[in-house]
Amino acid sequence: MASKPNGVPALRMEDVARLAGVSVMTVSRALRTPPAVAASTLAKVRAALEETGYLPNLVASGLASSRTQVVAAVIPLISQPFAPTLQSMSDVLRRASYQLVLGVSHYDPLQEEALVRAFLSRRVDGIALFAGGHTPQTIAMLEQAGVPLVEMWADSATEFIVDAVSVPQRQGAQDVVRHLLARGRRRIGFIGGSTRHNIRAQARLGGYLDGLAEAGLPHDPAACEEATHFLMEGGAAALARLLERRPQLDAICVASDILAAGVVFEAHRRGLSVPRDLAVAGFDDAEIARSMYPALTTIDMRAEDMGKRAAEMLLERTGQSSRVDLVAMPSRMHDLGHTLIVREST
Amino acid sequence: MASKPNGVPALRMEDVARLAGVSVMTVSRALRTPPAVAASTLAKVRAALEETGYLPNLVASGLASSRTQVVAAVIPLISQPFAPTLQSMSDVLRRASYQLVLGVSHYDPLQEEALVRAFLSRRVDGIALFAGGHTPQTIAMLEQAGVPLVEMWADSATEFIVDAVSVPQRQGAQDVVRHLLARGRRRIGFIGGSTRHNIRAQARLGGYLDGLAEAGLPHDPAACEEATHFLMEGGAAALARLLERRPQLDAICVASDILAAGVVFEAHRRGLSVPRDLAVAGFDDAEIARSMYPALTTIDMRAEDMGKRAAEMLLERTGQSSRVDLVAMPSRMHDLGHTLIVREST
DNA sequence: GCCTTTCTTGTTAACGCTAACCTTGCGCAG
DNA sequence: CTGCGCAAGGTTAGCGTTAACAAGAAAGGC
Repeated sequence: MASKPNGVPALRMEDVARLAGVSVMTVSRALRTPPAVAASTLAKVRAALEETGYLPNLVASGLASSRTQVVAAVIPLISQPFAPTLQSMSDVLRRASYQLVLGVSHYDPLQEEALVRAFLSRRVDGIALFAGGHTPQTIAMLEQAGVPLVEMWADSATEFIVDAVSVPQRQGAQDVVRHLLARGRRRIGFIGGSTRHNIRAQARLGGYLDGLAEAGLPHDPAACEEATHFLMEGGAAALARLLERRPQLDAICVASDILAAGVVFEAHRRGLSVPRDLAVAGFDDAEIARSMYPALTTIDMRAEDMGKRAAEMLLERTGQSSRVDLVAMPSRMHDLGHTLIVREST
Repeated sequence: MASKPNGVPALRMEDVARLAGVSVMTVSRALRTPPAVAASTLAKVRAALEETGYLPNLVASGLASSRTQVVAAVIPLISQPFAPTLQSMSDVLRRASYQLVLGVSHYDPLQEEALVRAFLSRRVDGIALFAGGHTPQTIAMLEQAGVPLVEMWADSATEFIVDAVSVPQRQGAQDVVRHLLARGRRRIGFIGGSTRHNIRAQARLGGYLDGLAEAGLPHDPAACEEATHFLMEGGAAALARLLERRPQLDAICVASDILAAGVVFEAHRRGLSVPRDLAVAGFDDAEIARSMYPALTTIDMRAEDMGKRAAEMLLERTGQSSRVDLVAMPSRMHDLGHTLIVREST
């Protein structure tokens, strides 16, 4: 115990303090609040730190200060549209000397619950969740823990727990449909993810229906397909099923760029030209959307801003004196807007 | 302190113990080693845990036991070829009740060093790195900490620190060249990532050269390009530069599927047919390789097995009594092999 | 030159848990 | 009926840091 696996005890502050000829507390201050230490003392301590190669024990620090300097994010999937969000979150947090840790829920509310439980047990200083699909237990735990919380990737109309960063998912899908109509397409199909436990998928389907209704077009349930998973293959398979039922479709509104890429590949495989025979539009402006050929028309969901704002909102809640009454604080929804990006695929 | 932000003190084991009418230690045992507690006592404790909704404080636990039950992985990039590795690592670790945390180094040895320092400060129980490109400080810290360590994605011939999981990167690239030669291609170009700080890129370039040499073909430096970054766009731009110098190339060996996808897109954009005009082979068997059209010929690098074995090797080192002499333990290299997967793109 | 403030450092007591040891009580062999 | 062993639970003493307070030295006002 208190020793490294090979038996040599790990360095403690006490060792540094002895070498520098000061007390342990002074070393602690030199590390955390250097201005509170006299310049000459600081120099001695820094020399001792250098000489020993001391690494502070943040476990002990976390216990003593009851702040771990860790923020957790639970994402549904480790995949493209979320990477920029996480990157910008991580950057903002690191600047405030917090570390971001990740959990992947696979769109499963029970896995999310398990992850939240694990993170709360580790006493993280904040949690970012993707909006929607939380179990009652998850919400109860979060409330009991009173930890700063933010939901990301919400629809503007979503219920949220405390804070949320959103883009209007539903309106984005409607914009895509409007665009396809403006391009003269009338037989527009839809491919989305499973709407089960996924409010983003639900909102996007809703926006598609809104778009059709606005144009006075009937809703044909057989022109809608759910992909079984959020991979390109899922999109390809969904298109195959869709074309079997409705071979005359001239456009597809797809609820994710990854799926949309699969749709385009499947169309090519069948000898259909995109966009001539089939227009395809995606969602999220993931990397592949601008890189592939033909480049995908899509909706920019401000993935980076989402992570940045989410991190900032968390820091606002943690930054204050640690005795703020979270419950009394008003919930806030920060809406980031969205943009249709027209490219070659439509 | 010791209170949630809204002022209500967090539950402690003591609260549970009082409710169950037992000592704190008994609650601890009920949670960690249930067989050591009598059935009737266990029931009382579990009822109290249920009633209070107690979440153990793993920070305190970590300090007291000097085991955090956390393993860290530093990856160069949050991108496709690594996702399955991380997923399988995470699965293996979770089963042993360890949690995986992630750091992204962006192929920068200094960022890797900062991440390793942060993880060691948090006293993780093990670290997985991607092979190669470590600063001397990184290695010194790891040695001083004596923490279980494994390198992944090594080449068979790589130097490694303690344990490593590898696939023969160099031989894989050579196999690709052999395959292209067997298909009758003779003007074979190469597109890789930056070889700076990336031993995988170096090994793959080496394998390409081996393949040419074996066939008695000359090495034409102008037929090799480095992508500026590991995104599809990077591959596309690299092909554009390459074709400007060597328009007659009939095959490209690409050091990553992501880059290869960009190469294929760029070829299409220029009206070249793949594989008729240009054969393209990738590396890693990432998701896009099998999903795109044309599907990519590539090398399966056993990404999943890599994560699984890496996690197992770490657990073997941590699992033992915590006083094993790491330095005395022999280094181990576990080679997983590789397979050429021939698809439509060649 | 005395008293008050400010700056700098030290001392003490947690933080919430677990390792290691200790006590109790019961069953059972001799 | 004595004593031994073992199961079950309790007690004690940290783990390595930081919060809170205390104390001494330096600086400044009058």
